[in-house]
Amino acid sequence: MASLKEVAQRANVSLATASRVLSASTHSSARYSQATRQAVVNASQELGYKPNLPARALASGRSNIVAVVYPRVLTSPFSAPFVMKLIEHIERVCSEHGFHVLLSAPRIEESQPEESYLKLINSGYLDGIICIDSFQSSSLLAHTLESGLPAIITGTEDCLVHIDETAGAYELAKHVLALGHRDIGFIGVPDELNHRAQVRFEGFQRALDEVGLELPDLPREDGDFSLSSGEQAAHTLLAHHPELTVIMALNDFMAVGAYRAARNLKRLIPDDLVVTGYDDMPIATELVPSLTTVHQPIDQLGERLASKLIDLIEGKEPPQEALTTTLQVRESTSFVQELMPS
Amino acid sequence: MASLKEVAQRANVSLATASRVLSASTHSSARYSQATRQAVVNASQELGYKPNLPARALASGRSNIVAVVYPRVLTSPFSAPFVMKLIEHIERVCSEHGFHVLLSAPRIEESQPEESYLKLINSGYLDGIICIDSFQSSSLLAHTLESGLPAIITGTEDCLVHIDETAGAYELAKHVLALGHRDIGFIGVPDELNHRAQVRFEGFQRALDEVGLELPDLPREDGDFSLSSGEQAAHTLLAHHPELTVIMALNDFMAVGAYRAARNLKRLIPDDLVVTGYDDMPIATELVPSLTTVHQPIDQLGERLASKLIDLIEGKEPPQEALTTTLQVRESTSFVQELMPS
DNA sequence: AGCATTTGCGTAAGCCTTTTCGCAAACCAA
DNA sequence: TTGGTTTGCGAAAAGGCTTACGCAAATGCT
Repeated sequence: MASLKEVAQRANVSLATASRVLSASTHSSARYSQATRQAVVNASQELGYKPNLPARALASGRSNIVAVVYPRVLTSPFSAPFVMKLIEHIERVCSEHGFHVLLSAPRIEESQPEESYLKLINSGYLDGIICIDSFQSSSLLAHTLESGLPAIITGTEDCLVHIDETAGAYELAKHVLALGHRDIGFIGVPDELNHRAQVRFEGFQRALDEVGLELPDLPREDGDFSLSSGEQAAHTLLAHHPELTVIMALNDFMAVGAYRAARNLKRLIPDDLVVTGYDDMPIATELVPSLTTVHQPIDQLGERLASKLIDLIEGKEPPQEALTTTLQVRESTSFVQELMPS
Repeated sequence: MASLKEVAQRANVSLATASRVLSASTHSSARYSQATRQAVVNASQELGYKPNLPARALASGRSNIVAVVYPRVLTSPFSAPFVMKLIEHIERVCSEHGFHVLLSAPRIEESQPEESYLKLINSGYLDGIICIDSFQSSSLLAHTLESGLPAIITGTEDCLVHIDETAGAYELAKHVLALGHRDIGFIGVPDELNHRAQVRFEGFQRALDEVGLELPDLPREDGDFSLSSGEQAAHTLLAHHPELTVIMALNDFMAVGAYRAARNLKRLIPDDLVVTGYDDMPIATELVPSLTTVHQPIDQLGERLASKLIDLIEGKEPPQEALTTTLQVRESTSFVQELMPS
């Protein structure tokens, strides 16, 4: 690879000048004539010069790499579609701003992120971090913040960008209540497992308040976000509370589990049992019946996370922001089910 | 951050020795006594020393970063579950070997990968590249290989690791034929769009050979892997060829599209119409009826890609390898459909 | 004991940039 | 003209690490 030195020689300028031209540094010392500029640019193109990024990082202290981090707490297949979309948009925005994206999925050992992660965040390789963490693995956050790097977290409330999931849950529950249902069972996850669980239930409670119901009085079973756990939970719920006319699951996967349980118990959705999910995963529309759920603006979230991180890196102070969900009413809560051909 | 120099001072050794101890270089010059070793290790721990990776990369020429590249030809939501799983496993294996994973989704402009990608691969940031490309964007491959970096491609036949999709398609078609079906329609994608299309159809042809049928004689409509394109294609197929008893779609999404079309046309699956997919995406089991498809060993693929790349980086010459698919027979090709509760 | 080898470690060169500092020339105002 | 400012550029110091080279001491061999 041609080095900057060779470019400088070919253009008959000093190393410093070549650097100034090619790094397009908006710095105070970035002064050069148009003629020099052309000479350097030509030389650079003729030689096919590509800057050596490690050298640049070493000298400038900036690597143009940001890391996207999500802890490998579960093998978490459930979060995959969510995370992937997020990353897709983060990568897009970052690359548009000249940043590369490094992926890291640190394991947490004895409530400490593994050593290699600690090395990474102090390695000088990173200009910033986007931490996707709804698992309250505070140790991760603590270490990440401690590194002093610009970091942006998502997954909890008090972060620079978050999705207002409470509002989404509120609307969803309100929709169900408006249909006249009062015998509602919930499929959740242990509160301490996931922050999302708490905020969604808050939304449910808010809607229940309006009709004088209390969440703790209603039946609830917990799963772990997986389909099978949802099926299990739904079975338990319906066994103990056959009077239930609604099952609200904390995510779509568990809702699909509830579909299975319902089929098994010969309860037709939505006639005999209404089911709702959360997340609006791509196949939610393809289920039979299609699933009423809450759509999350993942694309927006990814974009905002990236652009706010870049702001942070550039020394700006981006304001806090909340994104809003949209309720998706589909067949699983409607009384007019599209008939299967008989 | 404490630098190596400080560690060396604290341990009363030279910079060189400290480096030798801490970089655990298996190099010939890596000679030191156990006593020195301890001193250095202690000093390093006391100071919380983390090596500066850009500096190391600059000096050694190795960055410990590998890139996972997939061209952004379509926004390709369809490939997301596939790619995500792949990346998950690649990241795992890489991080176990001390490599970081950088993600790059270069756009292709005028059949050239965008400039920033070319910069990246010549930047010194990368020790190797895993290129996921079933789109024949040969320009990407050409440039990637030209960089001289260890690179490993997947998506076409002649690469170090690939999935034997032909065999999978063969088994699938054989299964359908064994059920007695001869009126088969196909939902494909334009051959030139995607290499996978070709190899899968080869498998179909091989099975058809055995019963004296020719693929070109059978009806075929092309989509673009998306659900809606599959629905469209199935509609066309069934309109022109109402005698069809089977629709074989080239992937699961288009198969789900065929489900939709069937429902619309009041053809019950599998009684009135058999449908097959390919890929075995997670919800294939959850559809009603569940979808007969071909499972791809994505996990294995990810692992192999990563470990072969690392071999390559370390100067070994990993052998070529093919992974095998498994046929998943489910309700959509079975005559005993689980009944919906009525 | 004498020689050859190995072991353990330090010196210093180098990796390729960025960036501070400073100088000369060119410009400006009075 | 003179003094001050701006412009354009070069010399050289960093930045933190690896590694080739070389030397002394320890070891092995006969």
